[in-house]
Amino acid sequence: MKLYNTLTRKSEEFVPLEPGRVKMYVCGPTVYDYFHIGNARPFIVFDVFRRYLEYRGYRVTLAQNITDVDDKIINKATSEGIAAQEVARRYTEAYFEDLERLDIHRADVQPRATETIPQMIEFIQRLIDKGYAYDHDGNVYFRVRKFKNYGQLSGKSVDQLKSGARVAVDERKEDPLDFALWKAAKPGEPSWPSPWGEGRPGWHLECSVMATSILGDTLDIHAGGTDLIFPHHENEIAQSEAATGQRFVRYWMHNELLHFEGEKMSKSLGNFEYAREITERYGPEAVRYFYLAKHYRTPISFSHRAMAEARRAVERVYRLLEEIESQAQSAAEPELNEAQLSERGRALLGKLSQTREAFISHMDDDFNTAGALGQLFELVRELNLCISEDLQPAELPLLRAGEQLIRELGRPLGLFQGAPWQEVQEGLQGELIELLIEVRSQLRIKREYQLADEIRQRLSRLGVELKDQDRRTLWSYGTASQGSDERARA
RNA sequence: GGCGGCGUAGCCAAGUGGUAAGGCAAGGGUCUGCAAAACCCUAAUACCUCGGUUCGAUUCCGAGCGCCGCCUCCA
Repeated sequence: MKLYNTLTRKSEEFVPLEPGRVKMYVCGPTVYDYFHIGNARPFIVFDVFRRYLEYRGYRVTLAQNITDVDDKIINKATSEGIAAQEVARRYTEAYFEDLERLDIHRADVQPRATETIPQMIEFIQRLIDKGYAYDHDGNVYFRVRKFKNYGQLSGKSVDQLKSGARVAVDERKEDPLDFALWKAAKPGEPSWPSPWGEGRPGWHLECSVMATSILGDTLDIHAGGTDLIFPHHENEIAQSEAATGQRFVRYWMHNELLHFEGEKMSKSLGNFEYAREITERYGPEAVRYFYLAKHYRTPISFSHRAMAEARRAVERVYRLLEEIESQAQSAAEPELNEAQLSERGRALLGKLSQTREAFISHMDDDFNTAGALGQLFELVRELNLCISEDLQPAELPLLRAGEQLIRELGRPLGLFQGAPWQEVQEGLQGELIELLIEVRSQLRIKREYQLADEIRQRLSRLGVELKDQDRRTLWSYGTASQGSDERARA
């Protein structure tokens, strides 16, 4: 398996420190607002990477931070006139809700900054003891120039940075490049006691401490958006390696950003859409497909049109699954007998075994999800072809095998795991809809089409779409207009 | 200015030293009481420009143009 390593700017063979085990860290949210659809990208793609590693037999331990003390949280609290802790609590909860809606698996360990303060203080003390940090009036800074490899990840040199001169001059720092490990408390801010006085941790520090205290001094994979490379990840390397004397991360992975109207989507630019709203509108699988149909290291442009296209693409697969289950229901399933297969059947058999292989080889190549999805869709076309041309009973097991393969390969992607059609819904509303459908079916049998059509139209106006298939009628909530993607959500 | 990335058909997007997956859209057909949907087929003479290496480059090298990111909080 190959991974592109930001540190070396090359694709490298992936060899975890400990055979069969992967220690992985993905930068988590600062909980001051709902995350936007661009923020969702690393969460989704690295969720897929994690699942794929598991699919390939690795035991993965994933850690992710929750930054629940920070300037932005404090600002939000001030502007809303509530406690910073309340802001953090509210958006931490929202974060987990949004993950769940997007079907992103939770990390194995999810530390909060505020619960890791003692380890942070200990970490800072170690840096001071080693001469890598200094205290000035209750602020503790990291001595960037003392760390000789500074700039390795981002390809910058300290002299370059100095001449860039965009670093604010701060009299308390020995050098403008130094960054804060511990910030002295200002009145009214959340703070904790420390050897340097009341204060709170700096942002870069949190990740290092949480990562190393959970996963050990050396991580296999550390992931996040490209905009974190500098200074955040650069600083993490410096302080971690200075403190532990060990290599901090073996493989750095960075996703490119989401663009909107020609620029990166970002909170500060104000050109964003909340992930929860997009998920609600297009369905979680459309969002996943949207991201996975591109390589994670290229920028993507967001548009509602692209989201709608993604939803259609996902639906194409579900329609096939639906059709296969319907075929399988209607006939007893014979065992696979290769001798009885038509030419088409034999071709399909070959396609099945080839698809898994090609899928894996794409995914093994720096997680080429776009190529892998292409393979899946080729299989979809072959299966459709097989169904649309006179289906032979001997080929039914092949369709079943195709369905299973789509579900198997979809699993690491977090796609195509849902029920193919709307299950009988619990609750009065679902049952009433089922009842109307049943009445309408009776009418159709009696050829009372006028009334049957009336029911369909009236339901449509209420946001319930019906589709007549061979023997049954499928329904969903408003996929026709702009409603949610029921099938993808099932 | 420094560092990094990108430029493939109408749109989106893989990939390859020997004329190039897939998705969406479009056109044609099949199916259906009707609707909607679905399925199949189809092409388009798709690889930013200019040089170079090569028997041969979209794929390698160089230059240029354009777009984007980082250099400040940011996924």
